[in-house]
Amino acid sequence: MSAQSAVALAVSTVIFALRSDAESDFKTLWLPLVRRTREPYLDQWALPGGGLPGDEELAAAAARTLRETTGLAPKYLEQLYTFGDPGRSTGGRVVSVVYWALVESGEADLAVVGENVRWFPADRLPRLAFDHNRIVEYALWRLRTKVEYSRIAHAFLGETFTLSQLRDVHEAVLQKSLDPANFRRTIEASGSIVDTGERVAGTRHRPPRLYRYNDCGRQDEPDPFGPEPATTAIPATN
Amino acid sequence: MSAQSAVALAVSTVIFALRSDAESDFKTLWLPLVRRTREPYLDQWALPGGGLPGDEELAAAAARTLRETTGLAPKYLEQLYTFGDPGRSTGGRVVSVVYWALVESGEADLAVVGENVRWFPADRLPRLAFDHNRIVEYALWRLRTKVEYSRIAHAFLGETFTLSQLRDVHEAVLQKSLDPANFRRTIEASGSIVDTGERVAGTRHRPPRLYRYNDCGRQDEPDPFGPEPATTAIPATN
DNA sequence: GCAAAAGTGTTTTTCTTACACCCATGT
DNA sequence: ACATGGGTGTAAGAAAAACACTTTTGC
Repeated sequence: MSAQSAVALAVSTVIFALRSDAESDFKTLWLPLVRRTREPYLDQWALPGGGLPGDEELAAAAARTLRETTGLAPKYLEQLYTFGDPGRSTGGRVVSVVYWALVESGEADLAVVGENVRWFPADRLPRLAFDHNRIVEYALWRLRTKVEYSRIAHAFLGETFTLSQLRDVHEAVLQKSLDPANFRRTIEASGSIVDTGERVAGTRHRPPRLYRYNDCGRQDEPDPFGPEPATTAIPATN
Repeated sequence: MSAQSAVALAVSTVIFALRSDAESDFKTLWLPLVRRTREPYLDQWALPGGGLPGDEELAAAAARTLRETTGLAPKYLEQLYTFGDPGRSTGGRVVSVVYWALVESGEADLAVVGENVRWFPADRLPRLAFDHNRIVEYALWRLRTKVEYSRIAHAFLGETFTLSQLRDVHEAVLQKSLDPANFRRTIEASGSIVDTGERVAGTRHRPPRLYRYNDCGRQDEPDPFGPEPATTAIPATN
């Protein structure tokens, strides 16, 4: 457990948001990238991240990175994987602890965009710096598998939402359409949502109910004394 | 991605083997721990591990650690999680990339044991150094959930095995008995095993068939371009 | 023959999927 | 009225669980 000065440590974050896509009629996954301002990979697009300050929690560093590049706070944040191949970076060796985050779709439109920060559709990325293409692929796989057995989809939505909004999220992430009737039953049976009693007016059809995420009793992802309890919500340090 | 000298980087490994337990009639999970020979936590038991050499792959460091402490080679090795709370170590801050490994039960009996290396039953551990109790708990949870949907159980067994041996592994890990008939069908349907044609003689009952693990066509854990392909088997660098 | 585990067959239950159909609203 | 999505009912199909029963060995 001694220090090894030869290896640098960094924290990066894959940030997902759901946005309307000109090419598609449906919402699709987008993520913000930053342009590198120094070697290696100068001017190439890369995941937001940076070195780890000596007194900062790993998840907090990921959340800070996210806030600094996008101006947003994550609705969901979880450690993805630690990449440490020697040779994944030209220059000195870097071990990157990578997090993945979901941000609310509505707020994502407010996100900062500049010369050095830009949003890209997750399935049509340019060639990225380092091994970041591979990292994004893995994060996408993780998101898609996890949306089916956990309750992360609501992280893309606001405080309250209709079932078809929630279904739209699932459909956009999974890239396939879902039966509204069966979707309703599956979600209701999971106990992850609560009827607020309110309804949305102004639609040109029957007004849908508004639901809220059910905080209590989320037993679906055990993680007994797991390392992730603080990161399944917005970190306190954020 | 700059170097941060304030933070030390280490690799630790949670190593599981299946052993007969004097307290129980069934096999149970055991793991080797090492006694710390310096501060902090001097003389306390801890997970095997150490600093990361500048040119060594993370998984290779975990496999080397495993070999050095137990004399064994892992049949399965996978990254678990990276723990980095400031304050998880008294003294300087340490970020630990933790792996978990499975070793063959038969070989585990040959493992090195000494004054500073000892095997403990996984569910009756002493108070460990650092946050290592929490880490083992998480590794156990991971093992138990993963044994149900992937084909890792055979990592505890040799080249060939009977279905009841495989079932014994599942029962020991999950700590519950399984219906032999349904277990057979589930495993056969998964296509993860192949009948060798041979049988085991010498039992005082009908001789059971010997099966072999099916290498090809293991599509059960996608990980498209996942970071784990090299670590699901014995690392080449080992 | 008997005990014990291997292995097969069958029934029951549970979950998933497909899809028919009614409901409530704006236009 | 009717188009549109919200919401309910139900039956077919697939998968999981429970359990009866036959097979093959050693003793």
